[in-house]
Amino acid sequence: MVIADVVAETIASALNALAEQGKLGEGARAVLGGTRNWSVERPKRAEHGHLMSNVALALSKALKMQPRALAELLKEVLVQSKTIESVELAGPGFLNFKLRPVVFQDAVRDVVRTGPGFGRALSASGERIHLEFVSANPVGPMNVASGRNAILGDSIGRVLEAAGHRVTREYYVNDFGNQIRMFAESIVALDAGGEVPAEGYKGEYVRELATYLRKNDPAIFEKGRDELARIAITLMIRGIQGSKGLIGIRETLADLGVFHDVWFGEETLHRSGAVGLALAQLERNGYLQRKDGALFFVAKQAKEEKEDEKQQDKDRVVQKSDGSYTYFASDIAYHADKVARGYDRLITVLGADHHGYVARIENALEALGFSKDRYEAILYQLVFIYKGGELVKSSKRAGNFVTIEEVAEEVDQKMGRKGAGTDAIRFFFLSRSANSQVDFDIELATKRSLDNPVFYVQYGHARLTSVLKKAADIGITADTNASLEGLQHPDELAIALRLSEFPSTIRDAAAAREPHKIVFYAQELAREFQSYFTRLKADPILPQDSVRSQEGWEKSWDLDKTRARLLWVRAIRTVLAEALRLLGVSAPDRMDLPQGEVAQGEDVAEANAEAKEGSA
RNA sequence: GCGCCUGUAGCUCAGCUGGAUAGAGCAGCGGCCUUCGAAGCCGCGGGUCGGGGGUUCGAAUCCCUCCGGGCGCGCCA
Repeated sequence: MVIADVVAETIASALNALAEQGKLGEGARAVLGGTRNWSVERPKRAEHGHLMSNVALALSKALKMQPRALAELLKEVLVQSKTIESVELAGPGFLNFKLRPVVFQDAVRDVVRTGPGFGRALSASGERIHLEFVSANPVGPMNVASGRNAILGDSIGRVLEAAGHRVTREYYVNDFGNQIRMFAESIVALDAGGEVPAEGYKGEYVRELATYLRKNDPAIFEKGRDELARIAITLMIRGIQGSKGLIGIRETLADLGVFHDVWFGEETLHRSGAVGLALAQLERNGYLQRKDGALFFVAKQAKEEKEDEKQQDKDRVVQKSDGSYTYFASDIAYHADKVARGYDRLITVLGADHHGYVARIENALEALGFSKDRYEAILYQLVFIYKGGELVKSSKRAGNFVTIEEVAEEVDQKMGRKGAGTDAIRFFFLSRSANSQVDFDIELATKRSLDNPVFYVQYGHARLTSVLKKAADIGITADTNASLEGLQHPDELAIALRLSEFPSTIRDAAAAREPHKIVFYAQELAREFQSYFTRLKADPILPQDSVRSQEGWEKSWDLDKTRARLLWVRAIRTVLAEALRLLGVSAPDRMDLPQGEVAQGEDVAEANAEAKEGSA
């Protein structure tokens, strides 16, 4: 059981006991029966104890008691608890707790016994969630901004699953309409040796695509634009074998550790007649109106609020006067399809520049009979790309954007490890809340990659692993039943408390759809361990070689304490690895120094040697 | 003009479902490697939480207002 919950339950039963004795006044029963409005948390300041509660402050009004008087009553009952060592009354009525080591020891055992599943809610205990993310137009390689969408969506999916939800990840492919037609036109123009039209796509990859098609499927140029577009989009998603510039969106996403369960093509909605059907349904329910030869969607709300200027959304065209459908028509059909699939909740990850789209979709969903309360748009602020401090205008049409794989590859090379780029980008993007705008300097991201905090957290994991490996090497093992009484050091207990906060961290991150809470947790945990580890070198977990070389060292060495600490290390490693997994960042067992970088230790040694030479 | 996001240390950002003396990383300064990994650790300096009002035992957090930044408001995609 989680430590804070242990204390909360102890408080709850203390309250009940006091109520039994009539010490809390008349209406105490009803007050305590209501929803809990108080909490047990880690205090900001360590000298306030392991945990604190605002229970007396929160209940004082309802119980018509002075906060400190109530706190005093509670304290008297609570000090009798087996888990609580001492209670202090502080400030306006806070209760500060010091807990007995056994509470922390039990928490560590809980982690070790549960393993990687620690912190996860029972699977399928939550909602059935449809998560749409990326959905970038497949008319170019993925840029850094779409990368944010991919990484954010993916990690939200991971966190939601850890919190017990069932998640379907989906990519909506815009493979229909004007943009696609323009893409085909651009390919045709380049194939014919001409110029790309003004509104066309100018990137180098378009030329490569044209060359590839001419070489491998020349007949496609005779089959009409739609057929050509279809093939081109397919190639953009699947990639061209052996090509460096066109590895395919699917591959790019996979390299980022991002996967989708469903790739949903817009074109299929038109081909199957779903668009017409969805519009017919809206027409029956009175949501459509013909005006000036075009068909408009009229949200009920807007209609009822008459000429109110603050209406949610204006009327939207679904079918233009020339008979063709707008993208909004596809969107309606797409969401009708989602609704029909029976999800509890629909979540879409969108760039903040698309937020105008949200009200539209909400209105459409209401019109389709799906409550907009069960629809969520996660809006993330834009990514601005800089190169050496200068803003890079990023546009697919102009073909001057920075692709996500360019950046990843550059970091990989710098670090001498495939995957280092993905780790760095994911960690960097996820360490800011979606509401925070991201300035991404490609030069800085690669040049100063050593400063990236991801390596700090990974290093912590590598060190933890290293301790366990060393223990195995010298033949010291600890099974999950070994005594944990050797865990007594305040830092060890503090970290145990941190571990037991992991489940609620996952819950909070999932509820808020905010993976950055996991990032901060991982950093916090890594920091606490690294600090402990470096500071307690004089009191190592394992007997050093110099100790073990002495005859009969086992007699003077406290092996039980070592075993307890090994289990504790295992617990930390388990949680840290799981936190990184939720972020989609690898948890390496060892960190190799990047090429060309010398270990700081050698650096210092060299400097010392030079200094000596200088003085000699 | 209307709507959404945002303003917290020199820089980048947490904290925003109200809690005690507002935090982290980076940058700066000063220390720490014979022993489990120094990509590490310890310490120091650094703040009108954009301004002003209000709500209450208590406000960075909630409400109002003003100022600054980003984005959006097409028979575009």
